[in-house]
Amino acid sequence: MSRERILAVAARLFAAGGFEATSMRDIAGPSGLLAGSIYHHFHSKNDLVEAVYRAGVAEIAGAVDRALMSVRGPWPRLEAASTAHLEALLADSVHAAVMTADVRRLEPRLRRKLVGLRDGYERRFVELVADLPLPPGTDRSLWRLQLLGALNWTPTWYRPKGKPPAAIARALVAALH
Amino acid sequence: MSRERILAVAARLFAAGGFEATSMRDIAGPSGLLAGSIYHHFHSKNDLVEAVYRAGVAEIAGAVDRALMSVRGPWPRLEAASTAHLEALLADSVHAAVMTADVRRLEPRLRRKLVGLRDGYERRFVELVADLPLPPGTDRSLWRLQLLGALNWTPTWYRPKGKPPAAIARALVAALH
DNA sequence: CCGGTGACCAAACAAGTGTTTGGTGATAGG
DNA sequence: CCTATCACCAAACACTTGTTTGGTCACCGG
Repeated sequence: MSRERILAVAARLFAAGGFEATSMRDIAGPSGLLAGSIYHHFHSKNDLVEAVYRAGVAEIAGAVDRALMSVRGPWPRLEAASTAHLEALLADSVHAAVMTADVRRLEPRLRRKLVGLRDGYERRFVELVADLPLPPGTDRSLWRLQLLGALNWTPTWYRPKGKPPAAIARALVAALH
Repeated sequence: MSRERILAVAARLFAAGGFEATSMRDIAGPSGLLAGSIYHHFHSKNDLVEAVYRAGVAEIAGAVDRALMSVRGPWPRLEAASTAHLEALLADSVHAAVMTADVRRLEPRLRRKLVGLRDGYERRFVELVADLPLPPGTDRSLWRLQLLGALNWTPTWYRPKGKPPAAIARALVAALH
């Protein structure tokens, strides 16, 4: 199915260059089609953006949930989730990387929808952080944003020749421990 | 001077929407000119991008250096620098916010120049982290990227009604202490 | 008053944008 | 065999992009 090809290509390009800077022709070429043909699968660019983002969230959420299934204990669970999260973000040829694209310039209705999807996913981390034995008085919301910020920023400096994603994720969690 | 106005407007728009998504006409309007008139001050859009970025780096570097002048002790110094860094990023009507814009899609020569400017600025943090008494075996490079990642990610979730920037920066450093 | 310089406008340029339209060929069901 | 449906192409649409060109106005030194 070429719908899947379009989604995969769009995810990679959106993640690398942002939504506005990626044209329908940029997506169509590597998908083996012309720009107009995309409209047989998605009825606007906004529609495509939403579909890609939805696929990305589903993918990363699935990876995290799978990683959490067999792990017990608050710190190991957070570490497992962070590892799955970062591995999904740094794997190309996958949809999840699109979650690092900037959402601010999109039309408000679409932006709100994407932010809602992302927040739904991140609720997993709210619960993981809630289970942590942190010093009393810790702002757990800020603590979670700090961890997710550090994780989500890695694609800007990550180089495949360095530490593997799992080691990075473990170190980031450990530094906050 | 309207060159300054152009720089200020461009910094704000670049920070909010990225380089590619911001057009010369978007910048010219609020600056009180037409698009073509910008070319009397900068001889291409890439040139303008570089000038804005350079102003942003100079500004945030100045703020950090000023904040460091009177502070002694490795942890207080890191906290002071982080606070100045974050306050510069979150203040609008200033140039520094442009440093959060995504640089990946720019032409390679320009991108390398901007990355070089940013790295020059971040050398301050390399030294600050080198002075810290961290547990032996800590990857100080990753530790610094973790802090800067958490700081640089805040513009994506910051809301003026919440904690002020200085309190956020202090909490982020404290959680790593 | 003259000439020149700097800042800007008005208009156009080719190229690229998202999207629409009408048509083409293959494939499958009755 | 006929018809319908699907996936797609080719071409155009109105508009926006960065940039260039030629001209206009204000100001300033001599």
